[in-house]
Amino acid sequence: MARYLPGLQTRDRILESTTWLLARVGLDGTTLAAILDRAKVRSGSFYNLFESKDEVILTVIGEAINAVDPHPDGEGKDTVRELVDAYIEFITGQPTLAQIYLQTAVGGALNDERLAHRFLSHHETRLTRLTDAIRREQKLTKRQARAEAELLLAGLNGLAFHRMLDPDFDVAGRAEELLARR
Amino acid sequence: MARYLPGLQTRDRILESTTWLLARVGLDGTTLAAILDRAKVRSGSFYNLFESKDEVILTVIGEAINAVDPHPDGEGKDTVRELVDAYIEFITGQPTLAQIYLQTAVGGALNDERLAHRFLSHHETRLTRLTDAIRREQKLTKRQARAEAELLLAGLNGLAFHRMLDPDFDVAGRAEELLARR
DNA sequence: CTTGTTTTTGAGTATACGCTCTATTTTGAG
DNA sequence: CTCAAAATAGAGCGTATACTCAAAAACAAG
Repeated sequence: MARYLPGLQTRDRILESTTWLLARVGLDGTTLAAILDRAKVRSGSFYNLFESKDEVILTVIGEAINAVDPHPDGEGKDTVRELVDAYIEFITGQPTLAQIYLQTAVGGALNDERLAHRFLSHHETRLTRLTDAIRREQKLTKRQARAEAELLLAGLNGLAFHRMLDPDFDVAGRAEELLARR
Repeated sequence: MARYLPGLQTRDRILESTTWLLARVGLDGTTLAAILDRAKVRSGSFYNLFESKDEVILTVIGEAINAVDPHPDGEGKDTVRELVDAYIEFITGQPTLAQIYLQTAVGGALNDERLAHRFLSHHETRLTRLTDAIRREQKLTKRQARAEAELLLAGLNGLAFHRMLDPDFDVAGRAEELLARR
């Protein structure tokens, strides 16, 4: 494992390279050779730092999944507004990771057991947080709030989806309308 | 090219096999060997019917894209309800194709120029059809109706997206709420 | 049955991929 | 400065993949 500075720097370059490739050419195009080439690293160094190519990819996707969360530690405190804003910020501010996030969800790498489980549990967490936030602001049954949360989250995901097709799409503006209709 | 019956049947088996694989194991897992195995065909026969592996895949994805449209010929006649119902029917009735559709949109095969263009133009068509339908039912400026259509479509895509994660998700029910809020 | 066409077979080819291994250089604590 | 640990280079390996091709079998019209 990396302990000296050069190793850590190399590790970073590899992660950056992989992130870039995943977003640009997809899982398929993210070959080891491409990663190495872009990171200016030879295979020997790579395998001194990572177990496998899969490990890097899963690491990057894992980061993408986590990046969706505003403040993973603070629970039971966030407002609906905060949660929504955090997600919008993620979509517009980190489009690269957002794309990987969506790709993963839609089947890109859900064949990987570990990742699939991680993704689903993350999704569930997000849903319950949103549900709780809604209940704190409105008097609704748990069931109603949950339905509300699902609808809102679906709307947001749809906006992110639309942005994939049209980079100029006004996600924030549409999200505002989405919130206004609740 | 296929001219006798056996050839046509083989062609169908290959398309079915590819469709199944794309939905189950994704683009990555849809190898030629897997296609051949499932279709009970040897490589020679395959290349007697198709130019390449890519051709089959693009054919299948193309079918998925077309399948989203309710009645591609009838233009300027459909109602918002019809368009929405058709899409919901597509999502719930043909989940296999729906998944491929979403995968394609989110980047699965958008590296392919032809397919990317086809997908975008299809998306645009769908959006303007929905926009027109809205204007026929409500007095809105073109701009407003377009925004309305984008929001509605995003919502529907979000529901489809959610269904990928949770197969039991009540798409139709939530879509109803979506429509009720307009 | 004959004959030209279509379909099928499956061994074989080229290539790209992930990964290993050994030798060499670099690093930094004592 | 010394030296063990860490980092790097890069040739090379095994495998999986998409695809080819020549020959054989199945097909259908006359």
